[in-house]
Amino acid sequence: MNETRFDPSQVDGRWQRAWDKQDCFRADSNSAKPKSYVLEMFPYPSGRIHIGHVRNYTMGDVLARYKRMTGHEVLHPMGWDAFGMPAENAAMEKKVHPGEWTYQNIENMKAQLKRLGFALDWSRELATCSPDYYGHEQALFLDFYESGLVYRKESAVNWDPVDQTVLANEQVIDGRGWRSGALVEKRKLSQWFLKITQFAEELLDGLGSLQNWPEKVRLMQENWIGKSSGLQFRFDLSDGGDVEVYSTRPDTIYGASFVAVAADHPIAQAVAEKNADAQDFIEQCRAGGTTAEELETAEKLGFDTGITAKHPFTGAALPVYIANFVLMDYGTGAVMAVPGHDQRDFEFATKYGLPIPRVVAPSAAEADKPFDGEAESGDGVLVNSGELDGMSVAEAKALVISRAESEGWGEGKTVWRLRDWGVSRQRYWGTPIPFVHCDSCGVVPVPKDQLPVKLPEDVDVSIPGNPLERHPTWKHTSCPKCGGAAQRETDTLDTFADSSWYFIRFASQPKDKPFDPAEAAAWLPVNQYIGGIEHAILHLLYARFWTRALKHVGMLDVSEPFAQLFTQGMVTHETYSRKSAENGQPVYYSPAEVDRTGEGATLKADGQPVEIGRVIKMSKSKKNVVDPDQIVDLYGADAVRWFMLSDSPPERDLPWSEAGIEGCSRFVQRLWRLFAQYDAAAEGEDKALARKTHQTVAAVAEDIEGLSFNKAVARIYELTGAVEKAKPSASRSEAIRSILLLIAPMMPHLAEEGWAQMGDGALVAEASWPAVDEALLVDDEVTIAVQVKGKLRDTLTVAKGMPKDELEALALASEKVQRSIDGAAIRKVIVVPDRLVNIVI
RNA sequence: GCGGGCGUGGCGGAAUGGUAGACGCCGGGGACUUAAAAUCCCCUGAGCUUUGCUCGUGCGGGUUCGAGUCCCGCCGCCCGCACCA
Repeated sequence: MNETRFDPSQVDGRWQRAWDKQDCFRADSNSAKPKSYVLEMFPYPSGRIHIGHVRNYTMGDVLARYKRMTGHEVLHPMGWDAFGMPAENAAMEKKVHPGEWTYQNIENMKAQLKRLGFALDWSRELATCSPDYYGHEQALFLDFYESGLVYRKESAVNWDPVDQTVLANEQVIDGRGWRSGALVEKRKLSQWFLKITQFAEELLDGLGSLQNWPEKVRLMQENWIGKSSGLQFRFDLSDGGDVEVYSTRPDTIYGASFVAVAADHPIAQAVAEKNADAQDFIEQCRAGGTTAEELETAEKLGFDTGITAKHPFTGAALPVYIANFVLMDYGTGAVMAVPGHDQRDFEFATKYGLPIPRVVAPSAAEADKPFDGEAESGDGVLVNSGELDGMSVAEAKALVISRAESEGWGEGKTVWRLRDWGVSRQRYWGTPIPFVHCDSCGVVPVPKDQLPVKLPEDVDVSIPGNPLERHPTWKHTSCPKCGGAAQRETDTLDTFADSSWYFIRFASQPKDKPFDPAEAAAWLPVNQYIGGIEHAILHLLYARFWTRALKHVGMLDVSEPFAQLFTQGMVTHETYSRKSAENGQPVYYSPAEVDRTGEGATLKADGQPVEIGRVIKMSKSKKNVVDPDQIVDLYGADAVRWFMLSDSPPERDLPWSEAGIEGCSRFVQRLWRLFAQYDAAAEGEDKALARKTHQTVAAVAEDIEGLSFNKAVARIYELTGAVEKAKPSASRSEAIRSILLLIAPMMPHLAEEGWAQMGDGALVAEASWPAVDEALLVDDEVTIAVQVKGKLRDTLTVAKGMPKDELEALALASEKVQRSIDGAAIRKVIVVPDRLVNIVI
C-alpha cells in the first residue's frame, strides 16, 4: 500500500459502483439468516437533501451495515413521500407539472444519497405518487370501507373566497389566505374520515408494549389520545331547555359559579339568532386563531346570554356564558366552570367579576383560605360542599357520579381527546379517493378490478383550486352499480395515509396486491425506526392505527409496526450577520461567504468582521445552512459520515462546524496512513494492545447497538492512538485490521480501499464483525483511588481482585496518605475492591 | 397555560453513588522544512504561598464514608401542543 493521500474523489465512486455491481444490499425475504429491518423515515422529495437527512440516514446506515456484519439479513430500503402541497405550489410558481417536478427532484436527491454510499436496497425503491403505489392504497381504503372504518361527515375547512380554494392551516396567516390576502372563511364540506377513535383504547394500551420507544414519545401519544373519566350531566335552563356538560372534576360541583358554552354550541347559535351582539361575539371567536399557542395568549372572553342554569345540588341560578375558551369538539361543548380549581375558569371569573368559591382546601381548617392569584387544581379535602365536606377528591368524584346516576341527571363517562382522522384533501397531488357519486345509488365504491383510479395528467395547475374538480372529463364516469351517469370523488387522501403503510410495501411488493401477508410479517415489525421528533404524534400514531386496521380486516398479523424507535436531534449551525445600515435589521450571510478563524469571522467579500450569532437550527432565512453536495465534494463521503456520528449524542442537536469537519477529514487521512502500516507478517505479542483491541471491539458493538455513535467514535480514536504508539507486532497488525472493520459501517469507502490490501479479496461490505476473545476483556491490573475523608490523595495500581485487607494495608502504607492523615485517629476504612479505599478520620 | 426534556472547561461532550473533564475541536509551545502545507511531540478547568494545596458539574439545602449522579426547593434554556374542562 502506498503512503499517499486518501483521495475520496477518486475512491468513493469506485466502491459505490462495486456495491451496485455485486448487488450487495438487496434484501432476500427467503434468507435463513435472522432478519433485521432498519428504516429511516423516507424523505419528501423537495429537490435537495438536507444535512439533517444525511445525519438520519448515516445513523441508519451504520446500524444496517453493522447488522450485516453480524450475520443478519438486513432490509434497509429507501423511497419517496412524493405527494403533497409543495409540488402544487411549485407547479403554480414555475408552471411545471407536479409529477414532472417531483420525479426530477427524486432523481436529484437519489444521486445525492448515492454519493454518500448508503447501503440501501434500491430494488425496493418506491414513490407514493406512482399509481403502482397509490392504487394499492386505494384498495386498502376500500377494504377499510367494507369493514366500517371509513365514513363521511360534515367538517369545516378554511375557504379562501378570492382564490376559490381550500387552504391548509399553514396557508392561513393571521386569518388571511397567504396568496390572496383575503379573510379566510370557514366552510362546511362533506368529507371522508377514518375511524381511528375505534382503536383509541388499543392505541393507548399498545404504548405499554413499546418499551424501546423514547419515554417522551409515548407520553406525548398518551396525552394526545387523552383518556379521561368524568361526569356528563344536565343543567336545567331558565328558558325551559337544558344543557349537557362534561366535567372531569365533578367533585368540585359545589364550586361551580357559571356555565360556559362554545361559540358553535346550539345554545349559542339560538341566542345569536335573536341577539345581534351575541352574533358579533360569535363572529369574533371564529376570527381568532385556532392553535393552542394563539389561544393561550388570547384573553379569555365571554358573552352573557342572560340565561341561567339551575345548580343540581344548591338550586342556585348560574349565569350561562358563550366563551372563547370552550371547544365544541371536546366533551359536549359546554362546561360547568369552577374558577377556584381551574385556571382558565379562574381568569374568566376574575375578568367578569364572578364568584370564586373554594371547595377543595389543603385541610378542613383552611376552608376559607383565600386564593393566591391562581386556581388550585391539586388534591385536598372537600370544603363548603355540603355532604361532600371532608372527603378526598377521589371519594367526592365517585360519590357525585353515583348520585347523578341514581337520581338520573347524569352519568359517569369516559371521554377521549383523540378525534377521527379527516383524510379528505381538496387537492390534485394526492391519492384519488376511489368512490363515485351517483344520483340514484349515492356514494359507490369503485370496484377493485377498476383500480387504480389514476390522476389525470393533462391538468391546468397554473391557477388556484382543485384541478380534478374543473377537469373537463376526468370526473365524469358511470356508476359501477346502475351504470348511469355518475361523478368521481374529487378529494384526494391526506399524505399521512401514504406514509402509514410504506414500511409494509417495502417489506413485500407483489404487483397484484398491496403486500403478501406472510412476507410482510416475516420482516415486520421494523426493528429500528429512525426519524425526527416532529413526527412523534401524527405520523407515528396514524401508522400504528393503519397497522391495526389491517389486522382488523384480517390482512396482516402485526399489532405494532415499529419495535424500536429513535428520534434524532437536529443539525445546527452558528449564524453570521451584520446590522443593516438602513433599518438596523440583521443581514445574514451563509457559511460559504464567511471565513471562520479561531476567534472571529470575516466576510470573504470585504475582509471585514461579521457578528457570530447563536448556534440554532439550520434554516434558509438565517442562511446558516450547508449543502451536502458541497461538503462531500470538499471532504468526501466518509469524513461527512464520520462527522455526523461524532461528538454529539444522536438524540441531541449536532452543531455543524468547519473546524469539526476538518478534524474528521484529518482522521480519515490518519487512518489511511495507519492502514498502510499493516504488516501481515509481523510477529510477537503485545498483550496490553491486544486487550485494548478486544475491549474496544466489544464496546463499539455495544455502542452501535445502543445507537451511541459518539461513544463508539471516541473509543475508536482512543484505540487508534494506542496503536500508533505501539511497536510492530502481530497484535498491532491485528489491531489495525480490527480498526478497519470497526469503521467499516461508518466510513465504508475508506474501509473498502484498505480492505483491498489487507482483506481476503472480497468486499469489506461482505466481511464479518471481528470476533471478541472474552478472556482479553478483563484487565489483570486495576488502578484504585485512595481517599482520605472522601478526598483523593493517591492512586495505587494493584492486581485485580486483591482482597480488602491487603488493599487497606497498601493504602495506609502510602506516604501521601500518611501525610494527609497527619497522625489523626482512623475512625473507619471503607474498601471497595478494584475501586477505592476511603480512610475516614 | 399544559405536557416533556436539558443545564459539566473557550466549544461538542465522557463518567454502574466510587480518581470529574475520556475522546474530539479551538488555543499555546516545540520538531521537521529554504519556507509553507501536511505530519509528529508537549501543554491546555480556575486559583494559590506550586514536592503540593484549595475551589470546581446552573443556584440553595439534604441523604451518604463518598453526590455530576439520589431527595427537596428554586433559576435558566429548549421542544411539543388540538384552552381537553
